[in-house]
Amino acid sequence: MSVESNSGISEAVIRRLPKYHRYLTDLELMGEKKVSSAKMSEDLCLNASQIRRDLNCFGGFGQQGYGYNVSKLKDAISKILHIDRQYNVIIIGAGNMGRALMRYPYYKGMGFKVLAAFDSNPALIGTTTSGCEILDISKIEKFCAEHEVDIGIIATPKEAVLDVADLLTKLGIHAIWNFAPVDVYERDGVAVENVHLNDGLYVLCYKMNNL
Amino acid sequence: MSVESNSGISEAVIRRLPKYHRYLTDLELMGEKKVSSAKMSEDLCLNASQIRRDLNCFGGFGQQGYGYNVSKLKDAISKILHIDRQYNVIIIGAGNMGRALMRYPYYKGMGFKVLAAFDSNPALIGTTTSGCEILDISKIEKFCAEHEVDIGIIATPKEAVLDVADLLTKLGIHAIWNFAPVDVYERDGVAVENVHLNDGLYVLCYKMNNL
DNA sequence: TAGATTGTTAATCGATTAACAATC
DNA sequence: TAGATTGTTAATCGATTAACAATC
Repeated sequence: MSVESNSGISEAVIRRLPKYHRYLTDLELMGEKKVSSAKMSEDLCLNASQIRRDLNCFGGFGQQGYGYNVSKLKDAISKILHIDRQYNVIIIGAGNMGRALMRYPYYKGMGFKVLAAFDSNPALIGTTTSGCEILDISKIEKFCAEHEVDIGIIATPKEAVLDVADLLTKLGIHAIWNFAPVDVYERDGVAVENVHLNDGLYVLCYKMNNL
Repeated sequence: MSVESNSGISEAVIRRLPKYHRYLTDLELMGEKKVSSAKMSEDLCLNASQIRRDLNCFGGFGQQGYGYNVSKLKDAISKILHIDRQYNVIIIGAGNMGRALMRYPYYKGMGFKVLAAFDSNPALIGTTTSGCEILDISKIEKFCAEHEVDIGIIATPKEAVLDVADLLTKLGIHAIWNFAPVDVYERDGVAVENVHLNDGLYVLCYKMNNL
């Protein structure tokens, strides 16, 4: 519940939407036309009441006695998540992680387009990965003035993260997807998602020793 | 709250521990000897009561009137998470994601050792990334018999995920870190962490449009 | 001792689940 | 109409926060 959040929807609900979306995409691909909350509950290991309640946060997508229309529900969730349009992305930091994200295939088909990556390492500048060039970080300001960049992915060493986040904010980017192992907190009008892969790995270690 | 979980600690608490650990590691590096829950609260944007309560789930690490000893608390959390020992890791699927995970630098210094990767693509088999060989998937059974493998990372296309998870379970691996966009559910004595990068990206899209 | 800060109980808040009336 | 399944309210459960006594 960020300070600026204007919707009354809890983050827990929002974080389940992509899972519904993934599931409905699969169902659609398998040719299924309808689905009930009971079936979703079974397949997704979630309580059926919770699913109906989640969906009803955004309106009545179902039909009593029938269930939900797979395609319509999927499209509705796409709209709620705002993944029904294209986003322009840049990547800051073109080390292992940054270059992996340049190649990341899950963007494909969805509306995420990596325009360029930026780094300060002369050995990387000018090279191309997955058809996308690595530019000198000093060019970022001009680049952002000339392109409508929506999302900045941070994949720098952690020492640089705060400066990069400030820079992206200044350049008017709307969202930060941060892969460095430091938390970036929400600022001004910039949305932030922190991905801490190591944290998940540590939780896995805990789990495997506490089954 | 998995069925088999024998500790009474909630998952919400466990998921905050890596954050504490990261923070304490930084403090230690900066030469700080002690820290109070009030300072942690400010730096981590968490409620101080919550922090004290979290830590007290595992014993009294603090001292009234003083606070917490940084190094001792960090070591205690390492023990709780069981990240105070080495884990042997294999990666199944050596595509973009798999190879990126072979190079992933955050293992370094921590006790995670990638022994090998496995794939079925002849073009990849026999090649080496970051000093680690990509082997034919048919060799995995023999490999696991000869090595004590703790963690299996799944980075295959989603069609293969269920079979791979079953295989890893059969081979006696203790934990699965799944990067494919399908959920693997906890099974037998195998701990599972699903990483769905795209889900986070979708949530980011939601957030940036609902600030 | 006085001040600081933990450990822990009690109060609050929010999220999940159950139940059922509405309705297709 | 009867059966099915949603939408929604009420009940439960768990997590967070506040408060303060314990104690270093």
